[in-house]
Amino acid sequence: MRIATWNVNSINARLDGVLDWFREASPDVACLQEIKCVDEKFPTEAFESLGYNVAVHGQKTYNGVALLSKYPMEDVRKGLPGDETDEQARYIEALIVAPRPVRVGGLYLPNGNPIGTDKFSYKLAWMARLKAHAQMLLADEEPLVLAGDYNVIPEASDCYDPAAWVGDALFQPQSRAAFRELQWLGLTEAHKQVVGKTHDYTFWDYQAGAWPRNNGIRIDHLLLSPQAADRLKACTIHSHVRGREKPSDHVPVEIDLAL
DNA sequence: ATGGTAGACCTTCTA
Repeated sequence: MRIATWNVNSINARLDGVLDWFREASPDVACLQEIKCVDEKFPTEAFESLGYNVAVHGQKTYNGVALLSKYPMEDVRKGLPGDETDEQARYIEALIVAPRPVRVGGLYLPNGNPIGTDKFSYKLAWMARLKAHAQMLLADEEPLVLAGDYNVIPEASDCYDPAAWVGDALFQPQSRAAFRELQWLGLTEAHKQVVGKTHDYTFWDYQAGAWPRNNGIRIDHLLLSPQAADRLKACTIHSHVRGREKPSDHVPVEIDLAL
């Protein structure tokens, strides 16, 4: 079973290119982030015609996440637990009812810039809530995949120029420590299992020729419970998509789990 | 060299 994550940076501005990739790659499950629209404006029919079931947790102008699945989805949860006052649409989860069911959480973790502001505090608080939720889900001891735009550069080798990111929320020691805390719970970062791969990126800024210079960072991740990690066969970054017409600044990342 | 690009949307915010 192949599960993908992709920050599309507006689903409606990007629809043709996104559908092209879905026709080519045909993932079984996909988590989309930054759809930047309310539920009613999501192009549900376009994905249904490709054979997907659709669950959307949208928001006007900013954020917004969606889950697409060729298998039925049950137990759909919208919004990250732990703060009833949080109105930002950044989390959606469902049980994918495949022959061997997998629970998939799609997330768009707050950017957190600039540091020293309430935006950075919100990022860290959101990560603490994600940790608590992951801990609760892991207690089930079932296959679980938490996939999305984590807005965290885990290691210096996950960016082209570490020095350029030292003051950025994505590379702060606190952000990276909170990302490691998720892994200490027992979650395995899929890309790290791909032997010998460093300096692989999932995001290239639109500015300053970042893509032609390969000035990228790796911030889109898939974290797996032991029951999912045991079945991990591959983790693939679809970098070539960044070079297409009207691209997102992120590219799809896809894992393959043994059936 | 403190720029540059992109999307949503009303003028600036977020990334």
